[in-house]
Amino acid sequence: MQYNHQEIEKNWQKYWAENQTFKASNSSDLPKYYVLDMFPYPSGAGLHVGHPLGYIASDIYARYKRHKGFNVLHPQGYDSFGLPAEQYAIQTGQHPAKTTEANIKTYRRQLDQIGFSFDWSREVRTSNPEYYKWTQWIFIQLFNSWYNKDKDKAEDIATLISVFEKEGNATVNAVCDDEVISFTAEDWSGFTTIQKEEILLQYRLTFLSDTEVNWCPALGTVLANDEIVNGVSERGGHPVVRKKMTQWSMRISAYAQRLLDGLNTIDWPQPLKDSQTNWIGRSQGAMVSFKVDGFDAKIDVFTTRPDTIFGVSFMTLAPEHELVSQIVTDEQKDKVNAYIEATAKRSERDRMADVKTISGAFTGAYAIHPFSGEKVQIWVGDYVLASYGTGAVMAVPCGDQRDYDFAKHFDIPIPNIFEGVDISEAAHADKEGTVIANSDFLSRLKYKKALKLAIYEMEKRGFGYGKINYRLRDAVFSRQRYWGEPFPVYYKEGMPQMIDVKHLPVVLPEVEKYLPTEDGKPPLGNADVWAWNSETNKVVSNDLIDNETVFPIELNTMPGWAGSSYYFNRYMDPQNDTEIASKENLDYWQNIDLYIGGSEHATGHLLYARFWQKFLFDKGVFPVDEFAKKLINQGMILGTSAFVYREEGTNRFFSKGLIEGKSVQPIHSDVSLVNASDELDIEGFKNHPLNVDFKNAEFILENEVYKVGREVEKMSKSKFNVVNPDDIVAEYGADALRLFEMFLGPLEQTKPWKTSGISGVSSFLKKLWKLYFNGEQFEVSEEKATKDELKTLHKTIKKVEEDIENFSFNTSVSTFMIAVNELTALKCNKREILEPLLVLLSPYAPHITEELWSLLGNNESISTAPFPVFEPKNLLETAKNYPISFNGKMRFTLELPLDLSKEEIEKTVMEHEKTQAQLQGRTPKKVIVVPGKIVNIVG
RNA sequence: GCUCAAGUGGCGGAAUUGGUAGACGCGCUGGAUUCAAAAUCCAGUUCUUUCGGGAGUGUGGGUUCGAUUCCCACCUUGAGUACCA
Repeated sequence: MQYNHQEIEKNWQKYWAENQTFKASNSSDLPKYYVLDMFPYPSGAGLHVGHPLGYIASDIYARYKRHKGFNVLHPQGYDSFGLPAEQYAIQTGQHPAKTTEANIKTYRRQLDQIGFSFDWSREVRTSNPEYYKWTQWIFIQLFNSWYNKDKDKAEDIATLISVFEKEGNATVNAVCDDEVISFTAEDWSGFTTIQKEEILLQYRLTFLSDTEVNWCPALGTVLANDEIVNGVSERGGHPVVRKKMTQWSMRISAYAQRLLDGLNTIDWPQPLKDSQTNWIGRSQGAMVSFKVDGFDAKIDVFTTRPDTIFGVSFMTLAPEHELVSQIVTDEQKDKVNAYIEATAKRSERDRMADVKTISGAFTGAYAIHPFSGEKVQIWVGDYVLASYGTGAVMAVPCGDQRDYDFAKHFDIPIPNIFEGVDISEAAHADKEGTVIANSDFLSRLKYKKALKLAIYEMEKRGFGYGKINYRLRDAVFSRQRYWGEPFPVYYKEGMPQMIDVKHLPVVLPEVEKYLPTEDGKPPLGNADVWAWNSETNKVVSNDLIDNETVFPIELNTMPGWAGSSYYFNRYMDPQNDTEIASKENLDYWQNIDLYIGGSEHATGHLLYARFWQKFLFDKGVFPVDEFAKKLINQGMILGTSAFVYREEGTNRFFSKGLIEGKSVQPIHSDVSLVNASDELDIEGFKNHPLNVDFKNAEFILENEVYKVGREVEKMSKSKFNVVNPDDIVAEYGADALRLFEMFLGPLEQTKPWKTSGISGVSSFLKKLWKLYFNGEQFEVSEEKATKDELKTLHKTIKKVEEDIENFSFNTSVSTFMIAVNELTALKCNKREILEPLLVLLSPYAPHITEELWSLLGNNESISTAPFPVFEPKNLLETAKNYPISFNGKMRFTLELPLDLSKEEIEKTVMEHEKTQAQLQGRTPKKVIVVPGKIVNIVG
């Protein structure tokens, strides 16, 4: 019987669906194991062969863990809110929900035919109201919480209010806005409701504030820092400008240290941890206050080098610094204003592109050095960023290159405070081993001691203190978009009010147009029914707004990362309508054991999700504070583009081997028109719908064929190198696709796709199939297996198990090939070998193994069969084929019994004729014998 | 600039508590089968060679009986990040 993958795969996919084979139970005596893929955004283009790579790896692991006796949770869903559906809606008027639904259908069909063991009963979609009800719920929890630094955790806002009522805010140690006023308990009780709410908003973990945001005029929305690449929007590459807007933000900065510390407790790739560490950007130093001469004002600066404070020869303020306008002298006013105006015009992008140009202006004002009492000039310079630290720096030109360049440029003195260091050419930034000089009480000290003493003195004298600064900014959470979660918020007297959780979800309203309104409001400004009746607790028509009982609802929506920051917890109990997930389910499943996805989410999704997990852990909702124990980044699969070469200005195409010396233009050819030997299907090319211009082209052949050129590039439609998994599955089958994707190379590595290579795994499957058949007849023998057959089986068990545990899937595919080649050579058709072999292979090739498993007479799905146990006795050897090396180079091998002693081995080897031939009469200086491994003769 | 990862045949890649470099597969060459093709099977395939061998894992050093593996310096490629005080 022929191996018919189409029939077999369809049948077993149907069987799994009908029998709910992979449905996970929420309680079991078995140990739990939770394997998860990052859920996809269902884009209109569907899947290409690069997408399933991670899913195949996680599926192999999930199936393996089932064989190993675990209760495995392996769900899948869709991150279904997002910009592409909205853009499509703007262009066509098609409701994003419809587009999304259609795309999900395609995704589901494509995923199903690859044979994943997903528990689809747990599917979630972030755009479903039943799901985003809980996104809104978490938002409300954040709103109702503040961060208590003394306890180092988030607490209910009620605990803060009760402190305010008893003692005001003097004793409160919270993460909050910078400009919080001080008040007593009496003050608090005298505040109006609105005043109280304004103050509380400065403490809440999600809060409304006027923030400078990255505004993208082309997209009509605010972008997060990680949505901007090289100064332009990640999506579309549009310019981005700074703009002040009232926005919801998340106080992720409260968790900066815990996000850093948590990295030590999780098994994530080092590069990913590094980039999170970088992103959080902890730096240790001190805050120092400089008085401004002649003003009742001071400049606070953050420095990582308080030890160099005697090297300060000027101060620099960011152009946006609020003090600038106060302290600037009349003579300098025009210059400074002109400078500020000039920098404001330059976009962030220009400023970044042009780091080399030094610019600035002197304010005419002076600061007083807190230790020496000397006057230092105050400058304005755009190399100081308003958004980092305090927006001001104490400039130490001898120790910082930027300060040095600035000082040189404007002819400001550069005092040297390092002993025996030449600073005539460049600043000296080395800390270790440098001795401080000309620095009063810090002179003659080395970095570490000077640093400590400087901070100690500042604290003693009251103008500075040791501080840790983080680069991590609070995350802007508002988006001016339609296709996202609405906020469960309405506005009363300008203050945000949370809609009670029992009335959730607040469902996205219908709109006529998906663009922002004409007066610049977000798209939800187009909705007619978008007001909250606080008596009936219903969304009602805007006409009814009276600001007494009916109020306007928030017009922004949540960002893309909202729904993806907790979905892995929701899978634990996806249909629960009363809780985000039941306590029992959360306690049982805990967190993800293995998470697989792309590294592009390093400082986005993976950071925000850790933040929400920690917050909900603080609130007692989740039982653990890290959501994924182990994470693997699968590498990207690149396409192998094909090129044809048109002679410049003609319609003649030269084969690859003939282009040298000719002036030719390479043109992408569709990769499906090229065979494994890089030969072009010329008729196919001429008749390709996109090649109408080349219909009558002339092709100059070499050796009677047209050879194309090849180049590895990112898979993309415009490069004609996209390979659709549907085509691969149709031609070679899902099992071959799965094996081949794993066989390409290490999971985490970027690697090119070349469809021609799939014939290797395809013929492997055919060979495997043949082992179970005698001609047309299915036939396995019940005879005892031979020693050689057992050896093949057991070395395969050992290797495959090790490989899966190490996520080295490419090498286990080779192992299977070797096993099948050996068993074919041995003409083995014994059940004792062939039955366990199927279980080993079934995580990789689930369909063919199910089929053969059932032909062997098994009634249950192979997915529940226990993993074969490796027995070392089958690999015991009595002899070893020793490599005999001379000066470290292997020259020949010699089969020797393993029980020989060192001396016996040496004697036998030395007497051997080949040894004598190698030595040509010389006497070796030394003979190294490592029993069981190698013999090396030196000399 | 900084941080990280990686450099092995024509190609994807294998081998690291230091011990036979190139497993497995693609491609290629030759052969069998076929009217022919596909499919299948067999043999060969790092380079070089005077057929005895010799050289060889980005480059140059080092440690070692022995280095793809460890150490130092450099080169190249890729990824992330960037005026962070």
